[in-house]
Amino acid sequence: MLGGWEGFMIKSSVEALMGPRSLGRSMDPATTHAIPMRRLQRLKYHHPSTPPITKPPSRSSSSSSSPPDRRVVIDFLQRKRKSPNNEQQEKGKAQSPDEWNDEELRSLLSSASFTQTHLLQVIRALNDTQTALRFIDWASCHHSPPLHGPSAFQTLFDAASRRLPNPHLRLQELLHQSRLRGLPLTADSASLLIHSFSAVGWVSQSLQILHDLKPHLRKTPLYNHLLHLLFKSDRPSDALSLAHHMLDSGRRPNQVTGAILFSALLKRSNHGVDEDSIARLVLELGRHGVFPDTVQLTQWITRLCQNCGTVKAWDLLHALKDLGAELQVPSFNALLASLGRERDFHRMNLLLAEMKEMGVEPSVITYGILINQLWRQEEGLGLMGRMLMQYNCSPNTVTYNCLIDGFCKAGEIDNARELFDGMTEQGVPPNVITMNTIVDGMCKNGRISSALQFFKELRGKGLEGNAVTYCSLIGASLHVNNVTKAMELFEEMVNGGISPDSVTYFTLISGLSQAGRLEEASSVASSMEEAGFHLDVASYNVLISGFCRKKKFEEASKMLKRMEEAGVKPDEVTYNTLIAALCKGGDILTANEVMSKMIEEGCVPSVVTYGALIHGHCKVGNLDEALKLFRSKAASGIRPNTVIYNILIDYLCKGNELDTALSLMDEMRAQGVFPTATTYNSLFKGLRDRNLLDKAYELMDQMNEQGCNPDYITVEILTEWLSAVGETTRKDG
DNA sequence: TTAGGGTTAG
Repeated sequence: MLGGWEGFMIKSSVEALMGPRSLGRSMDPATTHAIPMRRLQRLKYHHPSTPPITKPPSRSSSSSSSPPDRRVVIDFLQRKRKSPNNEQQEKGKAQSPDEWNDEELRSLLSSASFTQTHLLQVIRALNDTQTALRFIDWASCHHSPPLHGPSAFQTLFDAASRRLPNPHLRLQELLHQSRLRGLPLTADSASLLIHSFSAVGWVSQSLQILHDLKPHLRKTPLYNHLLHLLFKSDRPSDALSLAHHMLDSGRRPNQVTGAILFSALLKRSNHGVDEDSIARLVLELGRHGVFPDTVQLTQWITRLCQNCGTVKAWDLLHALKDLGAELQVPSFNALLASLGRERDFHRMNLLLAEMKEMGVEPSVITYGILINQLWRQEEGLGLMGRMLMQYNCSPNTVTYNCLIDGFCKAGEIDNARELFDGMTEQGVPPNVITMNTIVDGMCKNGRISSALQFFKELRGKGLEGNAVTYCSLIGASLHVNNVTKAMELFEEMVNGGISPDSVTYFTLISGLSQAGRLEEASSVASSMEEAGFHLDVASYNVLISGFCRKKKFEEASKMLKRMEEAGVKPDEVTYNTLIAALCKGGDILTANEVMSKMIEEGCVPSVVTYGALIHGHCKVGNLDEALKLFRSKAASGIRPNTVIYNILIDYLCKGNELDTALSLMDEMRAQGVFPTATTYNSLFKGLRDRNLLDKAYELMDQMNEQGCNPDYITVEILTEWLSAVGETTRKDG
């Protein structure tokens, strides 16, 4: 059993002892000490294992149904209470129960018509706890058959629970009296006490009642009440332990148990409750035929997938299926979506087959998930066709959006556009997401004017753009350095009443910085702050890097200060940017100081940091130092990447160390790092300077074999060089 | 179940 009921109970009892201070105070000191312990032990209480002779009276039992004897006894006892003897007690002197050892009363009680029921009615009617307690003790000794103590106390508990204010304090005191007499609680008493204690938040005391109760009296509703209380008191782990204890001790859960556990466990994101324990509980409840409903199960599967991957969710769903739970499409959809995200097509197919076997019909959402996960769009189209034909299940806007997005991501803009026209023909209305998907697809494929045209077209048909639409268009314009267009779009957006969000701001700041338009970038940053957004570390980094590229180090440093003042801590990227800027200026000393600061601040220098430093050494002509750093970092396990190899190869070529450069390229390949056009360009330049044509041909072949495309620089170097030596074409083309 | 941005070294 997980969590440990024992430990839990020990903790609870400790809390009960240490609990609210008011507990320590007795309700009425005279009552508590009225009967010495020795006397209590002599009292002949009816043995609890025998069932009560009669059921305790309900509150509704009217006096008209009572025999006259009852009235006589009450009158007698009340008379006694007003007698001079009682005055002694009021002065603090304990009154002995023997004072009731009175012939008159004894004969009243031994009348044949005076039953246990009447005794309990008397207790209730006494309307004074102190007198009632003394009467109970007295009657337990003198009445025959003996008074059933637990029932008598139940009557007292019942009466006390109705007396305001603070019934819980009275009950606590009565419980103390009951415990002093060694009486076990009846199931009804326990229920009443738990309800009263839990109403005032006495969690441990409530749990203690359950603990004290004989196991066969710990009924499911009591557990349910306590489970609810524990969740309400933000103790989900204890609730889980209690639930496990309930099940381990053979108590059957009911639908209420399920409702409490399922909804509470789903509400909490994960407060110290581990998923395995919950999953075991869900299965255990399932064994008793208590299952979560479809909504709960679906939420639960989604959460399991997010937190633990699909395997546990898969197992849970199948275990519930084996237990006979009625599973519905949404639960399957949740699992299918996660399997799709993990690209586990095998299990997706298995699950679909199972759905078919179980007669669970796929929904539009199922198809949306399937289409969204398909790489090849023909399959998506085929599936959509089958949806229409086989299942009479029409694709909706989302289905089309997923397909259109697939075409766009595959660069098939024309197909995307065709599908868009197709959906309109089919009467499926495109929404703003459809529009944005196509607009962005066009932008990403370099077709900005088509995107603008398409946007205009749809606006004419009443489909309005939003921040996402403008963000795609602005980002694409900046990407091709069309700052004017980007700013124009931004203005149009704001004038059109569309508020830019943080993504739009970042796109602008980043694009403007990269375009070297730092003044505009800074002013957008200010607008962003005025609009109530905070610049994040990435925004500051692009600004700092922009200033550094422009060699505006003072501005960069001002931005760094602004960043720190805003409480945004420089990160690894910030430090790398600064180190690179210093290295570019040849100031390796300061660059190393910044790196020390970086380490002090808890950032770990990476391959990017060392790349910048290696570049710095090269820049100041210290190739040896550069190679030394390169070797030491490679030895310490930092894998050099393309950029680092390219820097070194470039400077080796420039420094007339062509052989070292060529062997470094071999090493690069051996390390599984592929040379790029930049690598080849450096080498071609080096070879050209020494007119090593054959080696150049060799490299051209390698480049070709490797599938590395020459860029415009490659073309420029080679055409100039080869035409100069009179060979513009090669024999094998 | 669907749409936009994530910075640093060549």
